[in-house]
Amino acid sequence: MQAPRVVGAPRGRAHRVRGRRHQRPLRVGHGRPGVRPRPPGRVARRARRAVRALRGLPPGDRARARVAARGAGGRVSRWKPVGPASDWTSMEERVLQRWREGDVFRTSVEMRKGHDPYVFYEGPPTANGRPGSHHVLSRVFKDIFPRFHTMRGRYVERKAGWDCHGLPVELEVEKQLGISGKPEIEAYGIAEFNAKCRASVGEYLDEWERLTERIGFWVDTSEAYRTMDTDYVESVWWSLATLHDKGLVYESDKVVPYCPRCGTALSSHEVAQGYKDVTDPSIYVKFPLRADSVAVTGGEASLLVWTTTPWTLPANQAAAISPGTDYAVVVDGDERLVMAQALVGAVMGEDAAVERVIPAADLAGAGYDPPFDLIPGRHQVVLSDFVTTDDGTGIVHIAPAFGEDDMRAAREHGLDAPNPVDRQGLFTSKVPLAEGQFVKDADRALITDLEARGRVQREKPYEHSYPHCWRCSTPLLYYAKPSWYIRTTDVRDRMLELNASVGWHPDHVRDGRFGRWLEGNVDWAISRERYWGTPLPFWRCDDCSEVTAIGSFADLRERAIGDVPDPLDPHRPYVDDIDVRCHCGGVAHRVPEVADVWFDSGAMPFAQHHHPFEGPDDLAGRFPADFVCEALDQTRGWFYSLLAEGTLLFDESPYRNVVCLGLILDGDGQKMSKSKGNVVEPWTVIDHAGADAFRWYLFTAQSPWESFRFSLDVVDETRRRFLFTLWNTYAFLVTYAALPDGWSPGDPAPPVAERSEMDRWALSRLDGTIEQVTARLAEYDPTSAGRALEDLVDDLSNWYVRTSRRRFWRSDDPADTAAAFATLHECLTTISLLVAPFCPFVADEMWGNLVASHDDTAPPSVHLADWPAPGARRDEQLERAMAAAMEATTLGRSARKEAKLKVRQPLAEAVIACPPSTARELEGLTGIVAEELNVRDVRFVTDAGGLVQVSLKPNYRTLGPRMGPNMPAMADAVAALDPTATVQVLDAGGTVTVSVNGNDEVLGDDDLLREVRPSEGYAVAEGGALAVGLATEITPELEMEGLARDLVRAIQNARRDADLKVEDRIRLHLDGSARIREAIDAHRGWIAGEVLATELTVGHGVPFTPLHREDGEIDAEPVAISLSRA
RNA sequence: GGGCGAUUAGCUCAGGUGGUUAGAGCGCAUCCCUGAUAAGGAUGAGGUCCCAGGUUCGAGUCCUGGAUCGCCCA
Repeated sequence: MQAPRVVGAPRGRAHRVRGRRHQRPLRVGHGRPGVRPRPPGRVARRARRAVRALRGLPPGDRARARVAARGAGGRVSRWKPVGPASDWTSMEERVLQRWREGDVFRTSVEMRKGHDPYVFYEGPPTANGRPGSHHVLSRVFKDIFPRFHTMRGRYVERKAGWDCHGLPVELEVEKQLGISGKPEIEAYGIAEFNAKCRASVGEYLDEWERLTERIGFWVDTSEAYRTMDTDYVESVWWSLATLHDKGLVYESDKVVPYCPRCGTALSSHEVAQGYKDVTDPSIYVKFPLRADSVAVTGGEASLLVWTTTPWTLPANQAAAISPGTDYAVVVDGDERLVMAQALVGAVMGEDAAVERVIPAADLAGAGYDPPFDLIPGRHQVVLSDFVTTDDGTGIVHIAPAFGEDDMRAAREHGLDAPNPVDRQGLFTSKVPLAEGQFVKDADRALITDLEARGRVQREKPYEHSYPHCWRCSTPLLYYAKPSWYIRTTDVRDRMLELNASVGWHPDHVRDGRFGRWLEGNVDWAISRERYWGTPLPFWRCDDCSEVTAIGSFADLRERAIGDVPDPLDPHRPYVDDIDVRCHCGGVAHRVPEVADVWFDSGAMPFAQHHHPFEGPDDLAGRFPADFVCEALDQTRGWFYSLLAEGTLLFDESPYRNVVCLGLILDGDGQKMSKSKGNVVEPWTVIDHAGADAFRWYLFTAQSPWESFRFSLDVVDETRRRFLFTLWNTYAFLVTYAALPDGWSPGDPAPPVAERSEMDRWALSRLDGTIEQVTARLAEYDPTSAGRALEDLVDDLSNWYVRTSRRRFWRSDDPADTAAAFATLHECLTTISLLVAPFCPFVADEMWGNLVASHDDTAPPSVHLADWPAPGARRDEQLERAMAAAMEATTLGRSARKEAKLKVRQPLAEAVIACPPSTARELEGLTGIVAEELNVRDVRFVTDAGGLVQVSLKPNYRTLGPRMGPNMPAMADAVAALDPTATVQVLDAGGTVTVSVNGNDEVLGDDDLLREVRPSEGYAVAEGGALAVGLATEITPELEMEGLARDLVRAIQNARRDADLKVEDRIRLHLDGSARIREAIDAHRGWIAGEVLATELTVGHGVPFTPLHREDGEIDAEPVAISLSRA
């Protein structure tokens, strides 16, 4: 960072900070699993160390630093020069370094110990892949609220967590090892395989932690929970055993979505993630009815059955029809086909000939020839409720092994559930023509065979969305197999009840997406026939089949037959080798399954603290969470598993507030994906724009749950608009405060009540913004909070600083200068506090330079400071008036533009036409307006006289409700009023009466809105309740003043070209045309003052040796400028 | 097929409880400033508020239906 040209800048100190950088290579936030709790004294020591590190000084150096910083004026300046905003990322890295050295995060948490806890749960990511931009999104939202509440005095523990188990990890290892599928894993060895999984979990941990730190996500990674840790697994066992002992766990043969590649069933929320649009062959198959049904159908006929899964046809056991529905016999060439009468048109065409109609009941029991005569079965028509006439033919082929409805129908009708498909999804020898083929691949061969036998009426490709494995994309099969279930349906109503009190953001998730999902809750299938997961703690007895659930390792040791290794790795295959003594005396073996990983993550509220093994109060102040936050897709994932486990185990929702986040899309609104190559890597954004800009964009771009159209450009724009504006304002203050006759915090300044309107307005806006930001953040709405801050910073920069600039260097009124400094300093200091949860880097940088370095008693970091409270400086009338002044200025500029009168040319007066009340409010602000518009005088016209034209409009807001349908007539009556006369009556406090549809209506001042505008002779612009007119005549005097202004501008340019410092005094010599010299004579004193000339001479011959000389033109007349340092 | 959400300027987005002339940033055009200067600012052009009905004195806002897009589910 380059030091600007500022006298008295404490350069030496900045260098010292830099010099210390690598002395203490602390790695806050790196995995140190063995760290023990610290003795209490260390907190205080750490705080002291933090102070030293943040001030950038060992204590003994302070005095020397002060001496070094002594400016020309002999005062102590502790200001650090502010570099250009373009050095943003290096600024962030220096702040990061200070945090590390000062252990600021830990200090910020521990200094609030004993205060009201604010509980945050980290939803654990899996660290076996690189973190992407969407992870930055969730991590910064997880950061902002804990920071906010910490500053508000809450004790906010933030324990990081990592999801370690599950298929994603296994898949990664399979890829690594070049193997695929369960047989190969088992051949490789479960112990070795799981060891690889364990190692793979942490593969990208470094990168995750590096990114986490760099984006300023404060979370304690040193004592992160990991779902594979022994303690964690033990807590999960406790929960599963508890549920088992409550009778909420059962095993059942159910048709489940099953991934043949992964060899495991998937839970409904996993299935939910894998729907894809695919085109499958769909066929209309003929099931010829047997001779015994000729009486019903009136001759030979076939059932017409529609299926999109031809591969299930070999397992056909029955054909189901809808009870109470009429079926039709339709002639199709030389064949007769049976289908639901309602569907004949859709299937066969509108002109199909219906030969006969048969009630469903008459058709029931009819026998037919199965599509493949490979597997024995009943092959009869059965009635079943689930059959509809929405699509297909109204006749459904039943393969009980492959469908939930099929299985239910099979149970009702006592059918078998033969399954000719093995666990890998391959046909067994029961289906010779497709033996060894994957079922989906066998469709073609099966259809060909059916066609050869004349069984296919028609084939058409069918596009539909079909579930696929969310990890490996294999199409799922619905498959009957034994699985372990948790009876969540028992607590469904309770979950709904608890959900109703959760603060969802956006709130429609509560009753919409999530609520409706809960209403349709089904029991949770928690078993997975896999390897790397929490082993189900269930042991089944060889003799009595009873299941024993083990809820702790102590329990396991007690009941184990033989020795249990110490330490125990509670994973497969080690726990598989341990047998347990059953109550009946028999030997029990562990069931082979592991738990759904969603059960792991849903257990984190208690498992991260090793509940209940750490004592009776191990969850005190840690359950439930005040706040969790994840992407919207977690409604059926983590949000559900948390709620289900919380309800089942504690009868409480584990979270009080949820913030849902949207998808990150690319700049064109496309999903980011590696294959499209449109992924924006987080490091690209950070290296280019910095973490603050990244964060600010994510917080303020739009509602968090909307999709983000994300690109480097939008972050950059955000940065320019907000962060650079803030930085420039901050740099402005520091630059002038650090001047020799500048200012320091604590210097005496007039009390607020005695400061100018401008100051009081800025502080009023500040108070209003404090209120707003606080309220919005408390309601989990960083977007509105951030926008309020943007408005404030914009007002400060583009109105306050813009109009107050010269107060900061003019020394003719020291009290006013001090007031300006004090006001801007207060604003920026408070903004650094308000911005701290959003953009922690710039906030801390500002705080350090604005507060900490001047006040040894202040917190050394903004993140150790308290959240600001408004200071009763709100003045809404002043804010209204200032808004009107801004409006008047805008209108005046517009009028100037229209009249082609440049701002540098002074004009005699501006006339503001407005209602009297506005004029009264604006009165104190005319100086500002006059200066902005460069007019000598600002005058108000409110009377309806020669200068002003008034028009009246009805106030719909007051008159509308009163008049109702008579409102149009009222509008006409108002239009018919004489505006001038009416306004005179109203201004005298009177009322006017108009007749509307025969009724007299009394109108007061509030009922009529005035529009006033100056008439004749002015350049006018109007808008809202104001109109501004400018006197357009340029007198010779004004012309001279305009020339003088031009001269000053030219001299300032010359100063710059001569490389002078802003505060350098000069000797100045001017020469030019007679008109120019006239202007100089008329404004000599003013010009000299403006350009800091101690000496001003005019004419031929420069009386000193010029340092710099410039010839130019003003208004097409020559001018020569010579100057040197005084 | 069902649920939820979205649709406002060329682009990205704001627009409590219905109320006078619908806003901002970017981009564009025309300029200004030169003591925030490797910055800053102004003015202007640009909108059938997705469509069609309805409620109302009055609809971007409320209701009904539809279209398109996204997410989720069958």
